[in-house]
Amino acid sequence: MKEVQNDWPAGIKKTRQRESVLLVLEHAEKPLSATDICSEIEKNGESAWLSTVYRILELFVKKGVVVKISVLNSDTAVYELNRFQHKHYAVCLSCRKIVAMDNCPMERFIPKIQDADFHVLGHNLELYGYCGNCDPK
Amino acid sequence: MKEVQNDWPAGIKKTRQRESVLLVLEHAEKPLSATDICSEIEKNGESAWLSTVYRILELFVKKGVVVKISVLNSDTAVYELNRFQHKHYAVCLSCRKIVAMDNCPMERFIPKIQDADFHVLGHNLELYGYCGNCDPK
DNA sequence: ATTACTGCAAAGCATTTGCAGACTG
DNA sequence: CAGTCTGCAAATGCTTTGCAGTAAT
Repeated sequence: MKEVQNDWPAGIKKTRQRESVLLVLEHAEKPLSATDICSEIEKNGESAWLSTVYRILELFVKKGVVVKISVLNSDTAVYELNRFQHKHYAVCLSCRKIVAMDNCPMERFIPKIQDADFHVLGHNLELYGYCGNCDPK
Repeated sequence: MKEVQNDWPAGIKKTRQRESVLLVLEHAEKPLSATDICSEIEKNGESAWLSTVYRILELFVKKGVVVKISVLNSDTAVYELNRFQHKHYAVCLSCRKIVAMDNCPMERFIPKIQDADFHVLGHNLELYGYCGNCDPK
């Protein structure tokens, strides 16, 4: 079992459950829901109550360690490690897979969007369509 | 009381509750939640059960009469009449006001985003920041 | 030892569903 | 009249909260 002893995020008390959550997120290959994270923790032979996982995620988000992603037309939030890149996601309409898009087409546009009535601080762009497996064409 | 007798959307059976919902949306100056719509209906001296409003909204969305908007970090969906314009919304971080942005900076970019692994059909862009009233600067 | 964290149970909230009676065309 | 729609109640699913015991520094 891999460890997360090193590079533990500053300002966060280390507990067994928090280590479990971080470990799962470090090895996740896609954003996970709180429930997913719970299951993964159990697969690793550990345990953490769902409400605890929510509390840990909330803390991690506040500390900037984790990013919370809300997908349109889904009532389940997913989380992933904050890799400090500006990212956007594409959601497959068929299998609901979430694909990260590394480059942001908005970046150079934001200045133009500034409006007398609204001070834009950030944005969230979500694409939808079909992933390679599901594309009907 | 204003009427919605004229231009009733095709293919939708007219009922008292559906007229109430449409009337409210026609006079709304911002996107409304199902609960908001219920309250407005009551203010108009009519009534409609919340679950009925949800069913009506679902129908209207399916028929293209209404657009459903999900805002990040809010667990409440809001609805507005489909005015057949491509729109994006800016959400105020302070007062949660939703401001519509009429022009879409993405339009000419979508073709470039197409990816071998993902066939993009549409997008949803949400801006956040502060509205005129709340901007701390 | 003190303070923060977790397990657990229960509550909250938006939304959905089942069903019988009411309404529409 | 036949089929659809609505009121109502209850369920659902995600997320949050309260509290008492447990663990971390």
